[in-house]
Amino acid sequence: MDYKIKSRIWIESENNVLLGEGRVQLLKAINETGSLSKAAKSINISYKKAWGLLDSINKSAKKPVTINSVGGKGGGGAELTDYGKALILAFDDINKNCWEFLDTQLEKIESL
Amino acid sequence: MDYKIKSRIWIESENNVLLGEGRVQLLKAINETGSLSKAAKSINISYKKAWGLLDSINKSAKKPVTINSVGGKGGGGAELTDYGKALILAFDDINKNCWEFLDTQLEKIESL
DNA sequence: TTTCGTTATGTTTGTATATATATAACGATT
DNA sequence: AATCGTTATATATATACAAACATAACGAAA
Repeated sequence: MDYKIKSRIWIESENNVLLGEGRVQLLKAINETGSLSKAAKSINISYKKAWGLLDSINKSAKKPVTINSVGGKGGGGAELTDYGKALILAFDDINKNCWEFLDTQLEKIESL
Repeated sequence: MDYKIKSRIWIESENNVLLGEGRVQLLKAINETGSLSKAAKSINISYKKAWGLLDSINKSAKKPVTINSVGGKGGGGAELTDYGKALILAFDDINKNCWEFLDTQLEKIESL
């Protein structure tokens, strides 16, 4: 019965999106599966979309977020760099803080 | 060259969207023009879309946000209630505070 | 040198959303 | 009762986006 406040945050670099909730979710899945194709399956998006997102991420970031290898043992794979891992931790932290902050602001609507 | 952090916030009521940036923009235009059709034109959206948004707003809100009249002098019109005016002020206030808060958080990304 | 599963990419198909168009209903004013 | 610009609504068209499909390139290992 009460109002709820919701939000989406994202990080941009030179007008390109670096990180958003979907991109962070993809990076987490890559970290867990070790490959882009498995990560895409695990979060139910097409490989093509996942590839486009990851490509955009690495083009926008100041430092590489993943290392992708093609061919070789197991066909290749993708793994997060230390920078990539730190980014998703920082993003989650900011996002959580944002939710908490907004919850304190909601009273301004409820009390009208 | 630096990263930027952006956000969108919105208010929901029983899983229906009450207010978001687009809806607030529409309400402001209604307040300035006195009619839904003129408001739609002024923000470059179709009347149908504007009508759907306004209908959704009034169905989600606890109290009426606009009073719409049909027929009569000038054909009718739409105007904000006091509740509607208060809502857009509160929304803008929360949104601005959210931006400022997020700017303080961005350093967590920049410093990586 | 053949195999394998992956990254990388293009092309086609499908779907959801927005736009355009059309029309009815309304009621104060003339 | 005729007019007017608006709200209210349905339907058809167009557009943007996502998904599906297909295929080439890769390189370690057998």
